[in-house]
Amino acid sequence: MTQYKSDLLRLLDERGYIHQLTDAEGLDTLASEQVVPGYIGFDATAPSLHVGSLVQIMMLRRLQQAGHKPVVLMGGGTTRIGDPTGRDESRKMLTDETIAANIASIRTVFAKLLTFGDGPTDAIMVNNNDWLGKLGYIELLQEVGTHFTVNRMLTFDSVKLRLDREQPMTFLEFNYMILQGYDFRHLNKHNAVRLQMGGSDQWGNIVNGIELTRRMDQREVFGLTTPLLTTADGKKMGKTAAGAVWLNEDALPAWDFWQYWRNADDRDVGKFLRLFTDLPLDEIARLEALQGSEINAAKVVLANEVTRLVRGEEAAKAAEATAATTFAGGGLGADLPTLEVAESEIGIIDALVGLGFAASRGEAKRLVAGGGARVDGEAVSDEGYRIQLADKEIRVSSGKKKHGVLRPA
RNA sequence: GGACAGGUGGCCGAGUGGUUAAAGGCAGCAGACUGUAAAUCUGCCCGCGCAAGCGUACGCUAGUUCGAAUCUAGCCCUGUCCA
Repeated sequence: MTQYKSDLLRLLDERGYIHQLTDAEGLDTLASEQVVPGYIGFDATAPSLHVGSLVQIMMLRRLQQAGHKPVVLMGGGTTRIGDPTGRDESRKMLTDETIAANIASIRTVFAKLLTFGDGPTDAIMVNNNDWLGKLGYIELLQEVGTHFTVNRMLTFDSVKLRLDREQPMTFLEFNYMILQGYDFRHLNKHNAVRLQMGGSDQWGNIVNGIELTRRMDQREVFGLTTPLLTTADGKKMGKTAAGAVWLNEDALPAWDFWQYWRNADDRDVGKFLRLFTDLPLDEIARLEALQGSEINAAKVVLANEVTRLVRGEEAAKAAEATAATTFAGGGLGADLPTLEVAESEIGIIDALVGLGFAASRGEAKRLVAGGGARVDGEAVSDEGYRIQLADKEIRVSSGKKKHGVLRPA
């Protein structure tokens, strides 16, 4: 690997954030000489970002750690269009109120990981609706449209994918890359932003912004992308059967968030520690080197650290404690899902559904029939089984990992 | 506007009148093995019901038929080519 002279690129490089750079030398020089404001764009399609966006958020954190200025761009305007990148289907339209509410909710996570303020290296959050919303159509076509050729736009992966798969792409979405390019140019002009970062799928969009800025203002700006993050078994980060691993507490309980990291694939532990925690590299190297079942200790550290950063110290401690009593001790942890039971007894099927371990009664029955249901550690094979509460808490499990508590009301 | 092709379960994809709640694959859940890992093997995988069974489902709506995902008509949507 190249020997970088700037703290920024050294930091990003050694922790595994760099996939592609538009001009490594130029950026390296710039970052070693001055504070570089850099931005990453985020969608506002949901009230919470998920783990898939955490690499980007952490990269902004690294930017700040290296003495530069993170700019969080919320795509309030572009969300109204829908990024076609990597998608077969057009997005549904969101109302302005929904988008505004989403942005407010997403902001809470950034507040935990970045230091916001007015200082030179304090983070700021901007919303591209502020400038894109004011842009007139003719004005846009005239100013920006002349710098894009359709010939070139058609060669972009985001467009080609749709065409190859014979999926529709609306004109609306086709314009996304233009607006995103315009964002970079705008941020450069008004906030002195010099760098855009993003996932590797954003390379085309980033390059567009760089070229647009050069053509319109003759200013040089830089782009950097992260590797596409997949888990070792080839899945996208942040997706589980139960749905996305959301960063916001109200979208996913801290316990489940902690469990996501605790259950990481062995092969991913080192990579995740580097990307998602602030632990020093030599410490990570030590943890990563653990063999066999000892690697579980590293996974606990990973889960603790990430949960602490994203959800706070308390949440991390509570989750770790719950894991210790639940898995090691066979007891009950405070974080486990709980079902209040008013009666003195409850059927196993109702208990499983009530705890959210089965989506329907039929599913719960199949679980019991398959031998996956346990009450206080004992397998229950009779779907008519009644659990007697008798004033104490009962532990109900689905499989080996999902545990819940029945509590007399 | 015209011609042609197409719209099937979370996804991909078979299925051209009954034996189809719909092959197969992926994803998922559970069991075994383990380390709350991976890989592998096994079972499950629309809803309600103990069950027989009932309900719902193959773009939408009407129809033909004892019977339709399968046939007919109209409509909606998509792609390709033509205007």
